[in-house]
Amino acid sequence: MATDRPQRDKPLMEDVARLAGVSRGTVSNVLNNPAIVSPDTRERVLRAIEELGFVRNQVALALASGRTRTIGYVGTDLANSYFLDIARGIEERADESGYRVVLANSDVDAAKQRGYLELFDESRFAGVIVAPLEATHDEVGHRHRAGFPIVRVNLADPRGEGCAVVVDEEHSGYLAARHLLDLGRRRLVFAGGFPSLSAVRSRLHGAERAAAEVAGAGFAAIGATGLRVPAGLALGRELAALAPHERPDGVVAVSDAFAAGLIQSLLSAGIRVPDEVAVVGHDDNTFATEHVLPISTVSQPGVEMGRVAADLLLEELAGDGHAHRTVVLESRLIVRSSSVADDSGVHGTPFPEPAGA
Amino acid sequence: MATDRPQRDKPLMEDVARLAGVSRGTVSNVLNNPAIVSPDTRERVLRAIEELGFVRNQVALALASGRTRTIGYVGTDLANSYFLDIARGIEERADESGYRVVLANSDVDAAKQRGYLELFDESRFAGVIVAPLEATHDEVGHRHRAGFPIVRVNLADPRGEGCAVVVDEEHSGYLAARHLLDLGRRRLVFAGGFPSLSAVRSRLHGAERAAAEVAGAGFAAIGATGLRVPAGLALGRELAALAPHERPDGVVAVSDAFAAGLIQSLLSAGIRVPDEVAVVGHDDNTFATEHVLPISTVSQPGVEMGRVAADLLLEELAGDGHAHRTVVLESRLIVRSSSVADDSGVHGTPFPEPAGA
DNA sequence: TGCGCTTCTTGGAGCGCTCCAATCCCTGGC
DNA sequence: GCCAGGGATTGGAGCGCTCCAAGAAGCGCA
Repeated sequence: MATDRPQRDKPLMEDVARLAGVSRGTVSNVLNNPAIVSPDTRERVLRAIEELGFVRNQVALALASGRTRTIGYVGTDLANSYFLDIARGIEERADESGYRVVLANSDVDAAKQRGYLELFDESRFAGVIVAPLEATHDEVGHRHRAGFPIVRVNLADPRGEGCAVVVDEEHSGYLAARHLLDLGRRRLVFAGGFPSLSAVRSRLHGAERAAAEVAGAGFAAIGATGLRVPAGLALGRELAALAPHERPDGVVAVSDAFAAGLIQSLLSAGIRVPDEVAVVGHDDNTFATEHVLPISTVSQPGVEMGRVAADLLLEELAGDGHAHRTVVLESRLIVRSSSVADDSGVHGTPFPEPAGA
Repeated sequence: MATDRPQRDKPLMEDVARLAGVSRGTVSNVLNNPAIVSPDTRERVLRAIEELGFVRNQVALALASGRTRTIGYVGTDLANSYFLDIARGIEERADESGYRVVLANSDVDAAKQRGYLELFDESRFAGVIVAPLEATHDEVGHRHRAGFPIVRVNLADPRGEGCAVVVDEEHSGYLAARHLLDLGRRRLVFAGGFPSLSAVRSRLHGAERAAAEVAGAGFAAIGATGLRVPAGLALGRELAALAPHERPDGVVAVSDAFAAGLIQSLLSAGIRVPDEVAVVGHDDNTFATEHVLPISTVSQPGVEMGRVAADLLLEELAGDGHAHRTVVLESRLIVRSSSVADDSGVHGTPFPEPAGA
């Protein structure tokens, strides 16, 4: 246990005031309401601040004014670019309104998530945006009801309370499958993921619905478990072992990582993608764009989700007539070479070069 | 601009005290020094806290006690798993000492990094761990000299002030090249990255040093620019176009992402990896483990770096005889299939399956 | 010269807690 | 029965700021 170190001695507003030859109140005005201070006084005060290296104590400010301009974001798994995109969207909007954003990574751990919510609440942050876990709905709801402004992203409250921004996952699955069907594929499979995850179930249902709309379309859910590359690699080997006419000609993969693994093992086995098997992933993360064969995908609108969530929170903070609501964002199909062969030839060679380094 | 909403009315310590029939001081003691409160009083107070849903105001606590148990971490690019690993290491240690950690993503933007440092300083966080940018050394040094406890990670202060934890990048490059040389490779190249980055230069020098140690070893730095997949893909195409005897038989790639792209395009061109060209990356991130052909790499000890940084900071906060210092961590070579063919055959098929989903 | 304005500036009260000296109360020993 | 001693509790001062009512200063005009 670390000893509690006394606060190092920083210059106070008092010191600035003395040096500038004005009162504390005037220094405060320079900082919070510069317009009402005469230009030369302002100038003198700013010089004193500079000279002393005065750093205004937010803690005292927050206590005195009962206000904080910091928003907390608790992501589920910041290693996933989707959750980091959400953070970017939040930062963008917060910035425009003069708020700051700090992040916390709950790392898919309910206890850690609770701890961060507690910290942000105790620290009297203006509000918080959280990507809840199934296990933390109660905690989140509890704090929300106690008056702490909270907006959920990615997962809405089961009871529909408060604000939330979610993606229509069923629609995502539908888009992916529909795309393959429109390309003339008729032997579809949905692959990857755990049925325990509601997002996975929704995507599956959406894909199923799309298949049901098209006469003569076959559809199956493959019992692959796993969301990531290795699971995709494994499925690819299984598919490669099948006779060509038994193989699906279109695969809706639960994630881009899964799709990346799948495509890699299909290609390695000499199966042409997309000619023989077309693949669509989900999420539009780095796996999709930086793959040998850029992957068609249904993009999770992470940045947009962050923006909308921040807007909802800021509206609530502004106070005038905010009504809680859930915003459903639609994902977007992004067609790349894993479903439609590009002009440059088969097998993804030569590779289109994304912009940048 | 959002209107400043007044603090919602939360129960105060005063309210808890009244309900429990004790004084403010006793409630404070229950929270901060439970041992000196008699068991039944303590019980009564805790019940009152529970009943009212009292959430202790950290802001007032921080102001009154002049202490904060929050540490800030400003990462350069949290999308890079290395920086997130550092965060994990910090959290682990902070947790053990009763500190909380909040994150900020400077997104390789000096202005954002400055903003977060300012926020953490103004908020009187106990201290901060920062992965500085070349452009923010002054800012960091300035705040450090003003008495704000700061530990740098990944990049030390040019003037050697304060605490820092860094990786011996030169050694990393050396390890990678040495490994290839030990495998008998004699036509080495170092590829990728921007020479403006000191880490890249160091890795290159290390590789060069290793080559110089071995008689008959050829070495060249390829002027590829870029750290990520597309740059690697591009280089792969160039190498594939060369006559076999002109091609390097060993490549030290600046990053795993670069190596992933490189390997993918070599394999697509029918060049065998590692038989014809062995590749070693850097960083040990997801690109390395989740690739078709798991990539040999020099691992950045991210978690360890976070741990050490947190230890240094906590030591400084504890106050008793802390001496600033820079800790140099050594990276570790991880041999996978991109440099040494595994038993299961050439061309990375079938693929070894990492554990987990 | 004096009055009424406007524009700036001032300094006290208070934010919700911690800290600590002072007080209270209970127990046990003589 | 009385007092010393120690544990438990109390409440005032103060953390560094904001906010605001009130005062000071400057100005134009009759």
